[in-house]
Amino acid sequence: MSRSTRLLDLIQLLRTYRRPVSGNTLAQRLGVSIRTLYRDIATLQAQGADIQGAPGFGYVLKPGFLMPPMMLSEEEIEALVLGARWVAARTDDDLREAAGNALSKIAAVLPADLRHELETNSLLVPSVRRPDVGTMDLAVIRDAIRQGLKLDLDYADKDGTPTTRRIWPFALGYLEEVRILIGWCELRNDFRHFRADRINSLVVTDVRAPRKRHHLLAAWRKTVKLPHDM
Amino acid sequence: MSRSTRLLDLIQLLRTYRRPVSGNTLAQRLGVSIRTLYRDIATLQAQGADIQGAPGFGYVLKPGFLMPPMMLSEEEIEALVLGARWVAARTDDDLREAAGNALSKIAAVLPADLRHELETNSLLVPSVRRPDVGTMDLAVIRDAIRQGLKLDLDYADKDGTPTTRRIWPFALGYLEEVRILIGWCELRNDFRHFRADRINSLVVTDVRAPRKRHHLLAAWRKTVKLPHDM
DNA sequence: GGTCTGCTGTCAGTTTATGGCAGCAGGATT
DNA sequence: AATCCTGCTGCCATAAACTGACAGCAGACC
Repeated sequence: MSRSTRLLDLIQLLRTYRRPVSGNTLAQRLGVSIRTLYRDIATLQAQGADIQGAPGFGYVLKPGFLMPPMMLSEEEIEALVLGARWVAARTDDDLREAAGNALSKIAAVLPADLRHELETNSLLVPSVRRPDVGTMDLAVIRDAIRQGLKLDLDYADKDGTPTTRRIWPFALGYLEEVRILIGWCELRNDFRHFRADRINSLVVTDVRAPRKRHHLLAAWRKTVKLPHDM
Repeated sequence: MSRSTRLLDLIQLLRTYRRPVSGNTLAQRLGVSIRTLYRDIATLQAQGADIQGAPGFGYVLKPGFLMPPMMLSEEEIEALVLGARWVAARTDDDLREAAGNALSKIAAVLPADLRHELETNSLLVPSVRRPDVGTMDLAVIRDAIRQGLKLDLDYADKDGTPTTRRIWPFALGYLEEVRILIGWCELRNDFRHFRADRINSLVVTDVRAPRKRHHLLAAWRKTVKLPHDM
């Protein structure tokens, strides 16, 4: 048996146990040495499996590694597909791919008739390539936001004057014509938003923002009065 | 990347395609030679994946492969949430509610950390109420499309001239300013599209369209050259 | 016939997997 | 305290596999 099939078998094996299992038991049932089993466990953990092991206990697989079957209504499927299509048509390559992957994963856990509904859905969003939204790699920014890391920004304001500042990013706004990075600006000591197409360059620091992003988001929502509430 | 993770990636990649994909494309996307890809396909087939390949065609993964997909990634969740927010901001009340319900159902099957990711996601879409998209209840149209029922349309063309016609609706296009109903018009005996805000009134008949909507959609895609391909 | 595609064989170089051994650490039991 | 069970890591030599390149065959389509 190849290693890749054994890893799948190991997942299935772990799912059948509710109580902790010793590594020795698992190794025997897979026909492999205890040393190899430890390596397999490490591999699965590296791939996202939430396997908890404790000395004296054994291993338990927390649910959530694999997608469980799901039920959605036809209209909910339509809403998801339409939204995913908008993302695919109007954002960037990374998000487009992520949207496609998400839909296919959801499709895989849907019953057959609903999967067909998802695949033949006929709500369309025209795809327009906009050359003017800038080449800034938003995936980097999204990642910094998720991790709560500060950014060093080289930015040009609306007059073209360049400034350098450190900000705590916490949100991205997808408007029709532009993308806006919203953050706490250490230069101005206030909330500021930055058009992505005016960011000249950007460095992700390894400094963690002291506050969580959703706290900053909540505070920002209160202070800012936009014509479009986001 | 190790082979076992690549095999999982390959399955996910195949899931995202509905049409046949060439082995060359898959090999490139996995960053591996074509020879290795053939071996990977063979390995997956040996493990039970129903991958069909035909000379001159490419590969298709038939649904129902025993292995459920892995959990959604953070970026996939972001894509879904962003899409749902666009739907909530830019469509109608029914779809908005459906999008919210879909997200909460997805949240219910996510492990705690990913659920938190979904709930505190900070990709925003501004909500603008547009008064000019018409008051037509698109939920009725979507339902007719799903069920494959014909519509009797009281429509005003761009000169304002009213016409009455029976159409087979099969798609809805969500453009930025307008929504477009796409159907086969029995009056003109051809594909036609109708701006939702110019539909004066509409009656859902109990006449079933003889062809499936995705067949009509596919035929329409071939014949129509739009500035925005949908 | 030409082209695109799937598919197989072979082979050498490289990488990875494997098991055994030793050792450390944490909790439970005695 | 002592002991046992367990998780976990480092090291190493051997064995297994993976990989890319090349060559070639076959089916479908134009």
